[in-house]
Amino acid sequence: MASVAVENYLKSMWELGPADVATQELAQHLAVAPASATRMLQRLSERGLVAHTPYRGASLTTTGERKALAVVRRHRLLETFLARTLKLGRDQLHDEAERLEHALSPALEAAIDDYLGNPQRDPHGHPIPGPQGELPPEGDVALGDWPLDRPAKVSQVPDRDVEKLAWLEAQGLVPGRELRLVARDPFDGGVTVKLDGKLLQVAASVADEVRVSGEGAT
Amino acid sequence: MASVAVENYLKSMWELGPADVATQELAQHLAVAPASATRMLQRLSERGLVAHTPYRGASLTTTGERKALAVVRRHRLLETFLARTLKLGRDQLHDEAERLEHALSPALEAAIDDYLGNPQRDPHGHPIPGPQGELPPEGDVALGDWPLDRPAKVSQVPDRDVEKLAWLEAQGLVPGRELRLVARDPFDGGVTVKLDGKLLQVAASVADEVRVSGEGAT
DNA sequence: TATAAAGTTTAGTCCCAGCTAAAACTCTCA
DNA sequence: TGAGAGTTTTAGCTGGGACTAAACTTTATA
Repeated sequence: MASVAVENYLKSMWELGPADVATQELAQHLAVAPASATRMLQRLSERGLVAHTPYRGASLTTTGERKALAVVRRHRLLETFLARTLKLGRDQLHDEAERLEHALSPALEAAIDDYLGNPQRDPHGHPIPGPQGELPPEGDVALGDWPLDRPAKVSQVPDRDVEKLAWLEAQGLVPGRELRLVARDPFDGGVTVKLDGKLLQVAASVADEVRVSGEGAT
Repeated sequence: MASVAVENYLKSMWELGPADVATQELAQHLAVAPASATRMLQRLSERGLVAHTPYRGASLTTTGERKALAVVRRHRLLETFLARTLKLGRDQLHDEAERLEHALSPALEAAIDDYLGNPQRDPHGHPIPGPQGELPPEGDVALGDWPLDRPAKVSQVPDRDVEKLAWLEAQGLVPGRELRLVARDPFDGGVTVKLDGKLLQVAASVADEVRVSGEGAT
């Protein structure tokens, strides 16, 4: 089994990918020193999990991506499981799943998947990779990029940023919620949306992390 | 937070205690070399978690025991939670909980305890320490030591030994089951019990690990 | 009670994964 | 185009936790 550290590096690589990831970016994401990231990239490279070009960045190999997706799958299954059973709030899920994802055996993973009825999305709306890492094509788009006046449904909200998440939750902006975009600020990228007849200002930084899709899709 | 290794050493010490534990015994229990156990005992001793007398063995300090019980609590809550939600068999619980117990945050522990309604026993009948490590006094006794002909109720079965557990389960010897001891082999310590009118031979090695109590108790 | 056997600790290594400081590389822009 | 800024890598250390081999205690036995 891969160590916790290795799993975290692979997961970060996947989250920052698929383009080449800079050492510094990776290091920041993991809160380690750049030199530590370099060293680990060299190890992962030896093990065939990443392709690392010195001074140029690194990306996951197919094998590496498969392993990364296995971690993501466990993470998202756990979030869904904890939400379903314990009714944890969306803002608590991420950190808990982050800890547990490295300790989930294949048998338990399967049992949870089964219990949940093979869910396709976690409570943040993120797609759950299949047992072999299959991911459905994403049919959604950032809230800020949605055309004006066309009905949309929230498909994904961020999972890491507890601040934004709490705000979104308070406004009822959760996956499944229907809305309409009524205005876009051309300068800062913020948007105004209409929810149940009420208007709501959404800052650009938040709008960037909320994804929406048309009625039919997702 | 104590590392996984430290938590495992403390838990083993607790399981093997409360008398002084020999280095070799501890090492075997954890599947490490005796020298490794010595080194760790020295560390734990420095940190005030065990009292180690060179060449004589070691035992938990009060602080060490508190930490050990916290791990045991997480373990048993997890077993109960997994059994309740996922309907895992008694024989799968131990290994899964063993992995997860080190990754359970205080918040999640509390949420699980709450969800389960503050259970007092895990699915093997083992008592679950309270949040501060409180353990109820045990009113039970090994099956082999129960007097003949007096009605008894199974209170605890082993959790580690999958073989024995599977056998016990197959015979219906699970916590809560009522039985009567009808004979005891004076030589090997095996016993014969009566379950629902049927007679059943129980080998000494198994009888040693099953605990029973009178009707009222437990 | 001496000595052998059994158990324990010390000494010396190894690997992992982090760190800082210094060196090497790349890129930009004057 | 070449100098400095920024990024990345190398070098060298640290600590955790494992291992083996050798030295040392304790216990058991003759």
